Amino acid sequence: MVGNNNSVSRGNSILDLLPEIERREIFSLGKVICVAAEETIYHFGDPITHLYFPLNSAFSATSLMEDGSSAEVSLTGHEGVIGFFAAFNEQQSARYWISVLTSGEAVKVELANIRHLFAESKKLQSALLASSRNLMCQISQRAVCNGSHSLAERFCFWLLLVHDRAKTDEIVLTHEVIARKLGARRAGITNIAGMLQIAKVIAYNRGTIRIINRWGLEKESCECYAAVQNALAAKE
Amino acid sequence: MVGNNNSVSRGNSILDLLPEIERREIFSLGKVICVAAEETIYHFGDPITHLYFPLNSAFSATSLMEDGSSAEVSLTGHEGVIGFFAAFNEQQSARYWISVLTSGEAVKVELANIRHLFAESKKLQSALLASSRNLMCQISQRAVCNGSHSLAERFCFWLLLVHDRAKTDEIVLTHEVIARKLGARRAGITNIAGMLQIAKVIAYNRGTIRIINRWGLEKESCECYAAVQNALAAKE
DNA sequence: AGAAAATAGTGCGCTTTCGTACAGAATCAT
DNA sequence: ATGATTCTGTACGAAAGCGCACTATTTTCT
Repeated sequence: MVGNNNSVSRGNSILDLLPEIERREIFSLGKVICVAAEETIYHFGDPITHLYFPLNSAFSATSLMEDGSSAEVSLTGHEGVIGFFAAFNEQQSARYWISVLTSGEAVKVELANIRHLFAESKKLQSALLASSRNLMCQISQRAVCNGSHSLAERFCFWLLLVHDRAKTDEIVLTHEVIARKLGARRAGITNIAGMLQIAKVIAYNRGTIRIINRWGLEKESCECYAAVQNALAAKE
Repeated sequence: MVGNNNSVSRGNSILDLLPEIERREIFSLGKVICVAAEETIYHFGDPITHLYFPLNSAFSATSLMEDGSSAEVSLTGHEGVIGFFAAFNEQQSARYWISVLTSGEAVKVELANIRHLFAESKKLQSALLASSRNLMCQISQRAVCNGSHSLAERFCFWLLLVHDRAKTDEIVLTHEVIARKLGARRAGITNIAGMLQIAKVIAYNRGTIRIINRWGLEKESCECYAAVQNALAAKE
């Protein structure tokens, strides 16, 4: 493999689509950081100053509602980037609360430093566009899912999304956190997780979920996961 | 007003942001058509060959599910365009069923004819980008809404979206159609519509809804409508 | 004019999910 | 160690919304 040293090509799909020289430039202008679960990246309304290209971390965009409830809008991992719209448009602000769902690494780059690249690089533009199309597809499907499918199906759909992005079978997540992302009760999640554990699809223990039977999870999920995957595949 | 003849500037926000000359070019390359309610623009998977810039019509992107149920993903009117992603990327296909929700006029342009404009015109690019950001915001909020809010709130939110795009107080819509868009039962819609009619917020009669008290509708809606409106306003 | 279709009103039992609450177990802090 | 906190299990009544079915109008078709 060419140029596969450990400062490049660690797994973000957008960066991986770039020519070696551009990818190197982004890595040198930014830096690889570790992000910790629950860490806030942007509060609602914050100006977007940095982009984050997740490697094995997953970022959550969550709506915090007036009554204190919350619901996740989207999940971004190695297939996407945080801050897409700000890349092309000055002075964008965050529309939702952006936080880290599962810890890991990401490439953090100050927008001002790489804005010239967005204007110049066709490859980067089209990679960003593809990823935003993809994100829109995820959000669309979640809109459908939230409106039409059972909590158990939604749970499985969501867990599959997380699993893909965390790149590990051991995912650090409490029922409480999951509930807040799915806009459901903690007790409701406990019930469903319990059933899935009995079915030997997952196992969990005080804040850690282990995916035992990925195929089973896909079977218990609604068609939404497949729809999102199809869109991802079609993109390439 | 300059150039305000009746072949241009009839109300699509994207077109209206363009320099006169470019807007004229789009109008001359395409044509203003009338679209009728229920008309299919694209089936799932169809290649996107034309763009539609709605004027006073509204287009619906709807997910048709395996079990025969359906749910609307997004609503596009004068503030947006149908076919955004295909503008920048060859050979895109429709991810959802695109149909006309409320009849009216739209500017229809063959993609191949105007692709050069997308590459050249910075104004057009940024207008399209802004509208896609806006659309993503609508879809995001609908994801939240579908997951967290009551059918009555969702109904009001949705009707406000339709009202803005149809640009008239008399909207041709049966309970059945609304139910399919909201992913609910027809009878459920009848109940809610009945209550809103008693409250003199709307009136309806065999397939036509009249908005009587717009303010009342906003009050009965959840915070989702305001969130979408804020995003629209922030865009400018 | 008469039949057929479309639209809306209503009722009932059922399922899912919620809100809330309490308790046991594991982990953490000091 | 031990007290506090976090995480999970469980229960129960209430509410929203569903599936289904039947009816009454109004409109359309022939």
